[in-house]
Parts: sequence; structure tokens; C-alpha cells
Amino acid sequence: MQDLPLKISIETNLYLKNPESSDLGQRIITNSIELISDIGFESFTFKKLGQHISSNESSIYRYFESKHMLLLYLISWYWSWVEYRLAFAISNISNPKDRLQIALKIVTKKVEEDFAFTYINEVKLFKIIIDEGSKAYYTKEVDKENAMGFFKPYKRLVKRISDLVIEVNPSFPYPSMLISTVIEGTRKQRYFQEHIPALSDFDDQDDNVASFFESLVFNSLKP
Amino acid sequence: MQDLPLKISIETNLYLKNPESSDLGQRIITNSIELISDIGFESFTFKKLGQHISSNESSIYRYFESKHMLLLYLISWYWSWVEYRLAFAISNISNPKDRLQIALKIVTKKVEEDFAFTYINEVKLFKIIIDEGSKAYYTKEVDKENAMGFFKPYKRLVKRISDLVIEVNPSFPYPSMLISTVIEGTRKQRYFQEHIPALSDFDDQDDNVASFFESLVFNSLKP
DNA sequence: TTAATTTGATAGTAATACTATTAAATTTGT
DNA sequence: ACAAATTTAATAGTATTACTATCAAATTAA
Repeated sequence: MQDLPLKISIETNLYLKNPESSDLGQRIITNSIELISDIGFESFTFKKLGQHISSNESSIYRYFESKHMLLLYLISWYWSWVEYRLAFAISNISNPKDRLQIALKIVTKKVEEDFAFTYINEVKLFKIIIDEGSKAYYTKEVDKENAMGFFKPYKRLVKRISDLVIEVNPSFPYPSMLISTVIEGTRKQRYFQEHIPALSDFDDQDDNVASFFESLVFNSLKP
Repeated sequence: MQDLPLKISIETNLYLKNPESSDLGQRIITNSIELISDIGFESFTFKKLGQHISSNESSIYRYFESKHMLLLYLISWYWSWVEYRLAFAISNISNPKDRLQIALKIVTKKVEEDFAFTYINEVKLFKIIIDEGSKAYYTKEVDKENAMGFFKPYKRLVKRISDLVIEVNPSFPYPSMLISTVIEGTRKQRYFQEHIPALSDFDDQDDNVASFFESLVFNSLKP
């Protein structure tokens, strides 16, 4: 995919200084994705990132208050990007089932292609979403951070797809529960298939996660 | 529920010295559950626990190598306890659908009653499972720890219920994926309903999580 | 009742997650 | 082109964490 003249806009409270606004800021984003996907979020520190980009710890702190805020930034970017791809993919499709089916593919299929979107490697970011994504909200500050709008892109995505569920079956009582279960479940099954395979049903011939969740949804929505 | 003459046996590699074997060990378990469910796993330290039980940090380190190992111990205990309740609940029930339905209730319903099982408060432990459970395996050491058998009780539980799925529908291709999605999904929906309600469908009249997942399963298993 | 084991108290270490300060480098405005 | 403003780099420092080590005191077991 070629470079698009599109900007993903991120909640300004997530950063102290917009990383898009400078070369150093962009290097922080590019290389934090690289480093976190490589060594994991716990082992990741601003000091290591500084060494990685030949810059200084204290300079990174001028962009992000903490590594937790940086993670929230990356995750917000990811879900906003998915939301954008979703809107694009279902525009001009009118049949509700088709619309939902396309939406589900977008949230359940692996990201394997680098979309060359500015300075962000989506394949590595996808790995972060799978390995570290839940660390964004399993914290003592979750209520405060939710109130501050830090999870908005994710909630917006769930809402959008829930609306598609309702288009297919207007009387279905749990659209958000269904969709957040699908998105979270997909991430978790991918993690289990790689690390605790007994908890899933791995098939080396074929990626069965997406098809499992697709049938889960459509079986639930049958009248 | 009254005290039962039953012991939950835990993988010996999880501890340095069996906490069941001494008064101090039992106080460590009882009060770590108390303290973790109260202040959260990140804020929890062995130093604070020591103060809480008027004992010493270094003494606690003689029982558990790290707070991570202690968490694994508590989680192993929890799933072993659920497994035990499951075996009890479905014995003497022969109809496969009934068996599966009972099993699902056991893993999806809230634990609201303290079973007075020795020195463990199951209600507080349940809160830890919901709030902190996934921290057990979202680590860099997951593969090694899985190989060492640290997640066995959970895997055994998923296997048992997957077998019930197969009893109901022998041709269903994803029994483990279905059941781990249900168990993980239940935990997550309970967390979302409390902290990020937009991601779920909260109903203050009624606990809809269990019924959502029950219908999810049975709709998936229809021939 | 002595020996072995367990526990408690204290001290110490390396790493983490920052904050503060100041100088150097770069960018911007005119 | 040059001074002023801003950004970045370098260094130092702090409180906390997650431990380890040592040794004395208390408890338990032979």
C-alpha cells in the first residue's frame, strides 16, 4: 500500500509534545515500536530507547510522561488506523451481512503487510497489540484514564461494529459484548496459539482464528 | 459451605517452601489475597505484605521466589478449585447438554460466596483472577513457564470442558478455542462492565455475562 | 536439652522510573 | 546573517523496587 495523505489524530492528553511534530518525535515512535515488539514492554525503558536512537532519556520524557503513556499512544494509533481501514472497506457496501463480514475480517485477520504508513510499522505494532495490548487497561488508573478518554478509539471501533451487528439483527441484546469478545478473543487466541497452544486449536495448515470468530458471530445472530 | 477435608495440590516448582506447611505460610497466602485484591498486583510488594502480617520480607522470600511466583500459585489454586467444583457438579449427570450447561455456569458465574475453604477467601481470589489473571502469562517467560507446567490446572480445566463440548457435538472443530474464549471472555466482560462499560452491555437488573456466554456456546454447537 | 530449623532484623545492591539543572545545538524571526 | 528562542543532550540525583546476604533470636524436633 502506498503512502496516504492521511493523519491519524491522537488524543492530545496522551503526550506532552506531539511526536509527529519533529524528527526526534517520529524516531521515538518508530523505534519504540521496534524495541517494545522486540524485548517486550516490561523490559523496555526510555533509557534503552535513547541508546537505540542515539538520543537521551531526558529528551524522550519531553514527549511522553511515562512509558505507559507511550503504550497508550501506540495502541490509540493502532485502533484509529483499524477504524480508518474499516470505514474505507465498508463504504459503498450496502448489504448488512456483507458489511459485518468485512468488518470482522478487518479485526480478526492477522496484520502481515506493512502498509508503509508514514513512520509506523503496522506488522510490529500488531505484535505489540497482541502481546502487550491488555496492559493498557489492567492498571489501577483504568477508571481515571477511561474518564480522560484514553480508550476512545477502541470504544469507537467496538461501537461501529456493534452498529453493524444491529443492522443484521436489530433485536440482538448484546452487540457490544459480542464484538469486544471477538476482538479481545482474537488477540488472545493468537497469543495462546503461539505460547500456550493447549488452550486453543492450532491448525498449521490454516489460520482458523478468523473463521472461528466469524462463525461465532453469525451463529449468534441467526434469528 | 463447610470446611472440606480436601487439599488442592499445587505444582511444587511454584514455591520454595510449601505455604500449607506452616502457620506463616498460610498467613502469607491469606493475606496476599487480601492485599493484592485490595491494592492491586503492581503496588503489592513482599515488604508491604510483611508489614501487613507483622512478619519480615526476607521470611516471605523463603516461601516464594518472587511475587510473580506467588501470583502463579494463587491462580493455580483457583483453577484447581474450580476444577474440583466442576467434577463434583457434573458427577451423576448423564445428559451431555446438561453436563455442559452446568460446567459453563461454574466458569461464568460470579463467585460471591466464601466457601470457607481453609485459609483462602474465594471471593477475593476471584477478584484477583479478574483484575490480575492475565498477568500470569503476559510475560517474556511464558514459554518457559508453560513448559514447566505452571499453567497446568487451567489447561486441564479447559480440556475437561472441551471434552464436554465434544460430547454434545462430536464434529465441532474448535472446542478448546471455544472454551478458552468463554472463560477468558467472561473475565474480561466482568472487568469491562466495571471499568470500561462502553465495551460491554451492562444490565444493572441482572448479570447478563453468564447468559451471554451460555447462548454463545449453544448457538455454536447447533448442528 | 541440645541440635536443627525457622523466622526476624538489618544491611546492601543493581535497576527502574523518573526529576532537575545546565550547556550545547538547532531552529526561527527579522 | 544574526540574535533570540526553542529543542536536545549530558549529567547528576532521588525514591522505590525486587531482590540477596548475613547473623542473631526464637521455635521445634530428636
